[in-house]
Amino acid sequence: MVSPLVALTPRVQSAIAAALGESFREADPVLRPSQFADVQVNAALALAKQVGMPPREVAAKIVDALDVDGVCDAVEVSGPGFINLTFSNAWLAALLQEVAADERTGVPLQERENIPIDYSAPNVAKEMHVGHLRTTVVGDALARTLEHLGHNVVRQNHIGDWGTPFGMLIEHLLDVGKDSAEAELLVTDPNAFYQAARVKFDLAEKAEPAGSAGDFNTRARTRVVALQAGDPDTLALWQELVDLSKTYFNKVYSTLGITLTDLDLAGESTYNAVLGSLCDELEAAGIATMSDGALCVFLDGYTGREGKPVPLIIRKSDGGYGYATTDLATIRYRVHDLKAHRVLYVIGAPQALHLNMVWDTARKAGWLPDDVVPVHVQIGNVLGEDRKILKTRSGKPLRLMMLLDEAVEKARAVIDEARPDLDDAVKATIARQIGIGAVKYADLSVAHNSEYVFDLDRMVALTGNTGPYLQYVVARIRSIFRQVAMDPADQRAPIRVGEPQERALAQHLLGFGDVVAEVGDEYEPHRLCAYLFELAQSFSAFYENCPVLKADSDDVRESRLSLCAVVFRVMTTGLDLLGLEAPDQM
RNA sequence: GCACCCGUAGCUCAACGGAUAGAGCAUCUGACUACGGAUCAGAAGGUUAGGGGUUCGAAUCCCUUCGGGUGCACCA
Repeated sequence: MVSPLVALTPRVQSAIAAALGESFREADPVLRPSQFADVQVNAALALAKQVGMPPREVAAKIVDALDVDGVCDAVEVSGPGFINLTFSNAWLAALLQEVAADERTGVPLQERENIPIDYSAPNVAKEMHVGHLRTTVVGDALARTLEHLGHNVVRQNHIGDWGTPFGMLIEHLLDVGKDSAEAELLVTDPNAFYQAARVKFDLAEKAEPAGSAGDFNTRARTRVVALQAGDPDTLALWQELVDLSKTYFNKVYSTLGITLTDLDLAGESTYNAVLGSLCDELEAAGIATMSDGALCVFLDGYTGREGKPVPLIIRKSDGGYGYATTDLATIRYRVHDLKAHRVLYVIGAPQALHLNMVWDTARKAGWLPDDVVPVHVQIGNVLGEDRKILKTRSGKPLRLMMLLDEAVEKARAVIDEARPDLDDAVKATIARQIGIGAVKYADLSVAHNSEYVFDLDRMVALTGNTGPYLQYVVARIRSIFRQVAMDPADQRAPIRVGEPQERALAQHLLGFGDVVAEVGDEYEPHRLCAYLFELAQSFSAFYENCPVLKADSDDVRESRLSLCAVVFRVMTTGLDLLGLEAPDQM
């Protein structure tokens, strides 16, 4: 079960070995997709110097030794020394036949690794913003993809459920009562709750004379101390706060179709019990030292303003712990307890410095062996029309649920227009699938580390490189099979490749496995998006030029139905790996 | 000041060191009793921010200038 590129590699390697000598067998044959043929071999150019012959001559020798009987119709040397290969239609058809019969549609099963993936990580009592949306959506796609490639993915939702603000939040919850309308805001509009607490705190803090506006600030501070000391009553209140926020998170996840559950929660508080001993260990090992009353790790190569060394503060001067300490405990846990081979952090790009310091410290402490690779999948900022980080006009973060509702509304408007024949419930389902899919696809289709301009209208557009365009292709294929009253999965007739559009489509389908593997290796879901978009275009061209149900002969009709069935499977699996649903009809 | 990310068509974005830098949107031209036109075919649009270097070959790697973003001691 291999793609043409993979199938061809050993043949080219053999030819290179035969032409230039065994020592070159392991050399990269440099196979690349080509605009002049199906694939081009660039090895001759790369090896010419080592061999001491002109590139074209090297290419000619490789071609002489190349055995591609039954595989290629044409082999020619072109330009400075490119070798252009053109596949035979029969070979393409045979390969595609194998993919069609393969349960995995050509996606390789990789050697199983344990891969914790840190993603989403919203904060308790705070609204998730578009930044969270992006790490959530990208992280989930990577989790799905790596799982599909055969890995043991351990989802780690490192929620912000610990730290200084919780004193203030708990006191506010106590003031309003957990069953109050105010407390309900934690589920419906978390920022409103947070802001209310904040305002009370600031008011009490700035009051003149001190205490004239109540004692909220001092109560909040006392509460933090109680929380860190593990006071049972305080912990119970904290738990209520977390539970309310969990309800909100789960509402968002279920709306978005994210695979995270409560079982994946591994927030900062998880590591609370080990923070003290962790600091002691680092201090005893001489890795951490006291500075200005705080316990810090200073690492080579990290200098900040005015050339001063940048500390990783693991215990504040007031004795409290910040996120450096929890993050250290986290990586130690993921390596030691989860037996991680790779550790993925799908987190905003601004955290790069912090993460690198944490990893370096962990390496120094022996908690992060050299063979375990931590990866920061940097999530770029989401920008507004003004190219500044997306916020509302008043400068506040956007409410995520409102944004999603708006996307669904826009999709609904289009459905109402295009399909007045459908009943309300069906239209509502489709609108949700399209609206949510549009937003997710927009996040996934650009490189994760690039910033991009958020534009809801462009996302829900039904033309162009958008989620809805891909979903539309699936709906069209479903429609074809509805007409013949068949399940695409049962269509197994032999595939023939004749027309140019059939050929292009077949060839594109054969690349699916390679792309999925690439997404897993490089952590770049946008490659799968690009692949699926091109597949959709390729299918549309085929559909336009090659009648399926009205084909000239039964053989051709059956073959084309089989092609449709493979496209359907590749499209639906691909969309599923991205976390997108494909509506039955649109 | 130091570090990281970025600068590609009017706009939004692509391009494992490979030939003439590609898509979508927008613009313009075509194809409609259409297996779902929510489509397809085509045109136009570029000194890849500037300058050096490495290489047979650079948007990609190195150096440098300019421009933008983000971090850099007790929030997470």
